[in-house]
Amino acid sequence: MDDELSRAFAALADPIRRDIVARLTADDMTVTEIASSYDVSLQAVSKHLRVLEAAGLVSRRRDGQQRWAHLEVDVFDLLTGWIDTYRRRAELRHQRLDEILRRPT
Amino acid sequence: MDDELSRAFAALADPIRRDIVARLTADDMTVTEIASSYDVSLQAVSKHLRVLEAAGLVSRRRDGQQRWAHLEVDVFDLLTGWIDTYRRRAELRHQRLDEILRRPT
DNA sequence: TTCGTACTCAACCGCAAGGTTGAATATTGG
DNA sequence: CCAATATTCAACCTTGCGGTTGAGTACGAA
Repeated sequence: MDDELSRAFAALADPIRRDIVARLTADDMTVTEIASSYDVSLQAVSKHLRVLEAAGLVSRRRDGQQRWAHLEVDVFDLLTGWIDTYRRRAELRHQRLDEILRRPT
Repeated sequence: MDDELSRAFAALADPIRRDIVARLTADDMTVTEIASSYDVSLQAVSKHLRVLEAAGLVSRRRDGQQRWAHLEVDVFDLLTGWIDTYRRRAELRHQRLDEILRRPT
């Protein structure tokens, strides 16, 4: 768990963090606002936000006492990029396999 | 870490498991074959394969002494499905925001 | 049946993750 | 300045993960 890709996948492996990401698609939110949705402490949510920030999924901005969390969608491209690369390779392999099987002997 | 989505994200958070998935796009492989690529014990690789199987990313078939691992690409759709849903929402939000900002006052 | 090969099971270890509570640190309002 | 609000820091606990080693199982070859 060192590279950006690992951090991104790991960040989204937690249901609460995925839900936070989902909510942030609607609007930027403060820590307290986010925490009101879950049955965990404010500090736990604060930790989740740090994990999301370290993964590049969230950026944060201070405004007075409040810290607004903002979704950064670029990391989504990193994830889908990795997935699509290997999905494509798997599909190519199957195409080649079909070719061989259909080749008249 | 209970649902399929969490298991899939968590499975891909580990670099060795991602590399195993990458190799399986080329061909089905046995445990020993896979283990030869990494500096960990055969048992550790066996565990990684169980995690990948539990996540639905890999299926396994016994053939004599050997157990072949086979990549299952459907889980990729589950992942990209989730990601694309929320990327789309985030983009829609930005479109609406742009509309408002461009609206003459 | 016996031996080697391929793999899994089981017990253990170190460490990090996700949670808690309590104290500390801004920042704003009165 | 003082008090309340918003958030983080720090210490701690429990659980799960990724790794190990050693023993057990299952199959094939001779």
